[in-house]
Amino acid sequence: MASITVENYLKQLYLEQQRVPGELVSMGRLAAAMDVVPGTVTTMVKALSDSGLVAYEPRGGVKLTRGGEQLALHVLRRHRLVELFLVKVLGLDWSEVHGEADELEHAISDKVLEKIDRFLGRPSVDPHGDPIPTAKGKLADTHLDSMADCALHRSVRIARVMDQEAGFLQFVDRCGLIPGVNVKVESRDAQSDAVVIRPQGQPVVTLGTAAAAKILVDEF
Amino acid sequence: MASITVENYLKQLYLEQQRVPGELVSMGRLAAAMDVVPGTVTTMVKALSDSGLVAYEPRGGVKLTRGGEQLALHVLRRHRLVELFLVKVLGLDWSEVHGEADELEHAISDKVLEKIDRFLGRPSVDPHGDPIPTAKGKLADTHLDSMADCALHRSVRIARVMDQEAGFLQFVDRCGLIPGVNVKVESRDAQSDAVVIRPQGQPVVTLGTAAAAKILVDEF
DNA sequence: TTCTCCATTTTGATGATTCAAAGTATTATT
DNA sequence: AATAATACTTTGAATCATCAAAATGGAGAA
Repeated sequence: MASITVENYLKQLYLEQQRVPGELVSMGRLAAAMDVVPGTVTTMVKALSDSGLVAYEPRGGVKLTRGGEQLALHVLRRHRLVELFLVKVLGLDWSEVHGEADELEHAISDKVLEKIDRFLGRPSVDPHGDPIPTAKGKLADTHLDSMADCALHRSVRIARVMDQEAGFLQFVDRCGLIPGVNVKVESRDAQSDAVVIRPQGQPVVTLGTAAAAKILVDEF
Repeated sequence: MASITVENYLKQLYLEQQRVPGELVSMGRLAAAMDVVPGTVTTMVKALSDSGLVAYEPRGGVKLTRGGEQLALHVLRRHRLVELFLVKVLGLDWSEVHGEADELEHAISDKVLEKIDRFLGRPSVDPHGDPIPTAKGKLADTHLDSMADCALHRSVRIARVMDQEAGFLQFVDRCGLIPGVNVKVESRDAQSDAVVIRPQGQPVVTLGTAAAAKILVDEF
């Protein structure tokens, strides 16, 4: 029943909510995320509020209701299962599946989604390490450190890359810093803004703090 | 660039054109195919005509231009490759893939389509036996007889089922009259409107002429 | 407190797609 | 040829999603 546009607003609002948990999302931020002018968001958010999908505080911000969140998680589930399917089954590059999934996530029925889920063996994360919500709308929220703040000289495993931009993903790929790879953070320097990383069996890489912060790791 | 709506009009117009080759398609027929009121079609067809996708004769009818036909064939290619993919790879029933493909056909990029085509081994027909247009927009048009008018007592192979309705497809499935199966048409009677069919290794089936006409066969 | 700035909201308008219902051709019937 | 039936087109209006630009409100600066 929800239009493609509505699905996109809910998904984007969910993502923005995650970025700063506990706060309402401002119209400006949602407008930037949706790539529309702020007035459009005000109009749309009022409509979503009338449908009971979001809670809207004029001049305060907006957040998802429980119902809106469930819908957003369903969209996110479709998106992430599709991404994984495209990589695992059709052999697309992980840097290009995000855009494809943005379209397909609105066209996949529950029946097809279930088949994909089964085909992939009920996976829990997509190719970027982003967790896949369950069919019931539950999302395991595990805390992960980033390379910008994990312990030094400890063997850790790359778990998640928090950027969908093709350029960044291709760069990360070239450095071998992809989910599943074991690495050690050798050093970190506030002055030079540099983080030195040693991936197991690969050349050392130096990243800026901003880039390092986008790569999350798992202790083990 | 073409909206989902436009893609659907072009696809449907192509299909209607095939049903009665050489003639213009009337507004009424296109309206029925699109499930909208006739006035809507008049409006839309004028817009398509302005875009150069169709040739429109007021009160005469409409047909695709070469450009419109190419677009329609692209949509049809996506539709049919998706149908086959859903059956072959994800294991959906052939009676349920038509509706799924109607949504997915608008969300599949050329890149993904190419992967699917490769994955399936460059197939030439979909699960119903409908031919798949090439990436260049060519469609092999083979003439096939139907069970309502092929030779009697000759071994023929079922090649195509000309109805996408789930109920009919399930019935056909239960009778074992699916593409690839060898059958003989035993008898045909104009008075009783009955066609008796013997599928190889399966019980004899009697169909009405209208149903028999929807099943096309291949001599060999 | 008053003023200024910035985000937000409102207003008016647009394009795409649709419908209902009224008006107009064309074809068929008498 | 006049009329009836049918198909088609037109008109006016609605919905959805959007923008540009004007109006407004609230937070901090003077």
